[in-house]
Amino acid sequence: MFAETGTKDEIVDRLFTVFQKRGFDGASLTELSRATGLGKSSLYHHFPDGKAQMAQAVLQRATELIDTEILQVAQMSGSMKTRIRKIIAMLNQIYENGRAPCVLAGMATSTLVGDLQQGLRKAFGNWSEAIESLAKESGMPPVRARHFAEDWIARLQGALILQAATGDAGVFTRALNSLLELAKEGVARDPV
Amino acid sequence: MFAETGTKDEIVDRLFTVFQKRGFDGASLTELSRATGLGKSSLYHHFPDGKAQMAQAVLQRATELIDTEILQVAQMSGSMKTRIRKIIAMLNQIYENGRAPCVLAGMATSTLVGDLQQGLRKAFGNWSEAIESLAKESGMPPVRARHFAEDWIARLQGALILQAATGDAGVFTRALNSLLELAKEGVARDPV
DNA sequence: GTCTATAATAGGATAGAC
DNA sequence: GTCTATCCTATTATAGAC
Repeated sequence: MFAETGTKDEIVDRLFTVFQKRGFDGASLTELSRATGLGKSSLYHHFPDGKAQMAQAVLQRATELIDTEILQVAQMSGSMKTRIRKIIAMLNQIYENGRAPCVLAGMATSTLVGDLQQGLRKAFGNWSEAIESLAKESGMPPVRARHFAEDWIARLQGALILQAATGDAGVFTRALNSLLELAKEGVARDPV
Repeated sequence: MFAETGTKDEIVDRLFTVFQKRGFDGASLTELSRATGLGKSSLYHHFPDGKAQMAQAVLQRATELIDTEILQVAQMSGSMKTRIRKIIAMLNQIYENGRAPCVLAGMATSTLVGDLQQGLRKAFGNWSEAIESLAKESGMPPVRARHFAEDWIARLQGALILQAATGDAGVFTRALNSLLELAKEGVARDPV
């Protein structure tokens, strides 16, 4: 899941953690410099357009992660329940049981959204498609599956905010586990 | 809902809009100054502890709004459906159909959470209690009602993030309207 | 490709007059 | 209670040596 040491990928991974914890506005070059072990000038060598470009690289990395750890797992062989559990475990790890913010949310609420928006859209779009594919497999019709995916991601994102504000991990855990609803019989049935 | 012109309450209302749109880290004194029509020194006259104190005043205002526009409405006379519709309309207005971020979320993802955290906790706590009271009235047992409230608020918060990232208003609208589930018959029944 | 040094600016905050 | 002017620091970014 993580990159080799010394590579550019590793630099991006380190930037990732800073943007995740601080958000776009809160992340300073000083902290990005410390986290990577590179001087500011070296960072500008790799990312001539500065912080915005670093953030975009991080967004690409986030999209990669979504593709490999969620979409690909969703399309693996094995029972639906098993695959969903695997996705839940991965998200639980990435978000440190809800204690770590989402890097996407930290970018979405930034001042520079304009430049980053297409990266954000792709990240959330891929994520949504991954969950949507699971929902369809469970028998949901297309529109309902798409809504389910978006709604579930929203719930997860909001849970991270609530936990950041209140400290209570319950909301996040419930949100994560609610994905298992897809593995239940009859979930695709229309409401009575 | 809004304060008289020239009062301190109106200053806070104007600060509110800046923190809502920019978040804590993104809000600069320059912009807060412009929004209020006061010089920086005048702002410091009203808020000697600076930006953090301004943010705290805004959080108090947000809590007031939650109490008067959600909790009080929830406890009004009238049918459950009517009261819920009123709450939905108010939130739809505050969040400009999902196009405006939540000021609470913009504080939760900030660097100075330490000082503001108790204010945030209270705001979300009151909000949750308001929704919880509705859920209980609909027949849900206490724990389930609390979970319903937290989960619904999380979903709404996440929907705002998704809409900020993707531009799609559907998630937010669905999240808002899902509160109407409480007005349906049999919602308190245990799942089959 | 990384460093030291240095700009140039924006940010938060204060002094003191009115 | 508001203003102008100023301060100090952090921040983003660049120049140029190695």
